[in-house]
Amino acid sequence: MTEKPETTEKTAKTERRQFRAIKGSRDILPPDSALWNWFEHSAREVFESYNFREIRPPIFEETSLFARSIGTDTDVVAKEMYSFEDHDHADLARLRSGLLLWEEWWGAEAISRSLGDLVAFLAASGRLYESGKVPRTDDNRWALDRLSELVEEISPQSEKLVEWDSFRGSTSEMHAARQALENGLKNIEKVVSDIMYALHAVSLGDQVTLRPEATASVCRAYIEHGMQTLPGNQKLYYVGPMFRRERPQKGRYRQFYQVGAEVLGTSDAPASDAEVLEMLLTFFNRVGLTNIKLYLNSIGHNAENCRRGYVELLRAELRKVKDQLKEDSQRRIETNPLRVLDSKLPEEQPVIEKLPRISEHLCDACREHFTKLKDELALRGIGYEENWRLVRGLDYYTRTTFEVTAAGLGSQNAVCGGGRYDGLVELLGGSAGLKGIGFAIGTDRAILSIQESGNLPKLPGLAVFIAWMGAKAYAPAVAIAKKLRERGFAIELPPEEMKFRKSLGLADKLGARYALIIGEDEAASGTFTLKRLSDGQQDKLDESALLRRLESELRGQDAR
RNA sequence: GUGAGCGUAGCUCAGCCGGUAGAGCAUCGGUCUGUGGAACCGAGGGUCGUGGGUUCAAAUCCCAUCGCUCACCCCA
Repeated sequence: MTEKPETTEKTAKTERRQFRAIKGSRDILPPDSALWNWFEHSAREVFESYNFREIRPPIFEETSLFARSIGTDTDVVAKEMYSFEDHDHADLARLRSGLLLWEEWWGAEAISRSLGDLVAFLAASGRLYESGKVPRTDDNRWALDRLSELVEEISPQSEKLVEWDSFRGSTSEMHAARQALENGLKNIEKVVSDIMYALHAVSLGDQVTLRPEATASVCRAYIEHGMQTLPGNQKLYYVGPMFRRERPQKGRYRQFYQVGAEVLGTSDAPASDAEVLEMLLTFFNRVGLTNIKLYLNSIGHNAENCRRGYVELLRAELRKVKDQLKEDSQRRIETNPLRVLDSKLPEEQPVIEKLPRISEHLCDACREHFTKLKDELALRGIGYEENWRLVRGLDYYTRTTFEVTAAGLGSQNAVCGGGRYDGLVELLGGSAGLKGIGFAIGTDRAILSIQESGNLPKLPGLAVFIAWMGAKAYAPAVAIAKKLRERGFAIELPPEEMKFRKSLGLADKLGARYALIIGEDEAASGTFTLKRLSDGQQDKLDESALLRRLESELRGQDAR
């Protein structure tokens, strides 16, 4: 018996560690993945029937695109988005990370070593800045200049410190030196903290972000490719994952999926809004999303005679009833009064109900737009509930706002949000006068709701399991499998011979519709025995009869 | 960022007055070499989330930590 050295055991332990999906991300496994594909495929079909066409923007963009469209302070941007610096200066980045740990490596020797690193970092990044390989932004210019200043400042101090460190003198000399050191240290502490600040400000590459939503990307692409010169409004849809670094919850993930659509162009006809809503509800209906509710509102536009005036009025009214509100709402009176209307707290409801409503403060044009939209919805037989408390926080949102909620979702029960954003394209650098409306459906939540309701589609699974036995049956089995697959049937062909009983058992467990039996008999006569697994009915068929039978029984069985 | 609940086999869970880790389902094999879903028999699968403490002895008691879930915050 030999004893394993401890290090080996440790290594083995680390290597055996379980990897798991990152918090807030998950695997969509079969059979659920089929449901997802069906859901997204249905969206494509419905949207394309309204002449929407797919756009596939990249999954990451310049951080500032989102920062601008989301409009929140940079702190929230940094906390809730997945951002990183995109560069190929790994060596410099390592140097910088080391330097940012500086404070923990306090001491004369450490300072002098770090100073060496800092000088090296400064020289290298300065060169890259000059050649443009590090972004030539004002921020970078400032940070690099500041760093050189600080190096100038700290160098002599550092030399003194190192001298003192190796000093071997008398006690009185020692005392004086220590005094000098302490004075020097105070100064150095400040300089080091300034260095940290400047180091943080250096960006070695572009800041990029995993998209938290797709509307900004769609608008960016629209502008970048001059799509306003294409005939008519552009009607675009997208399907794919989004990323937000939030605390996971029921129906809320860090990597989540959306299906969305946008209409961009010069026209803001109410009929466009109505068409978008009709399309959305048609889709929900198609996928069997029951118990849904469409909430509708108009938030006017950002002008003194419209929303801005209303917000001021609302704030004034809220201040009057401030003491009847809880802390969160009190804070929002100043930061974002419209958000107070969102409050779910039961004790605040009576107060909120008495607040002025935006519908009474819309300008004439916005009021008319909303009226016409409601006429259009009536024309299309679309039911909705007007909800004056449904709002959006950002300036570029205009007029139509809507949300769809579904059953079975817990506190995050919105499956779709959308509305008009006539100010966004211009905000992102496009020409003025370009309007937009769109929505985004939360796929995770929509599917969760469908699953909870039990209203699941019958999706085609395995069509035929080929139960072959005996060496002579193998060749015909391979051949017929290929033919059936070419015709689009899902076929399972066991790679090894199985006992016949097992074979049928496996066919059953795999959920096959049919077992195709090929044994010595069939191989000899060139026939196949097709057994329907639901009732055990079976027939001996030749190839063409087999194909005909499967075509007629399995074809055209749509999900819903 | 805040709060609560929960971590034992692939899944659902039992065991928790400390004393050799269990069941059902699932998987694999057998009964059963041309007819599936059943039954019976058997097998594999766990450092009881992780680390530390108390103890002769810890899945069980104590502490810490990590993870999951839900809600708050936020919601583009």
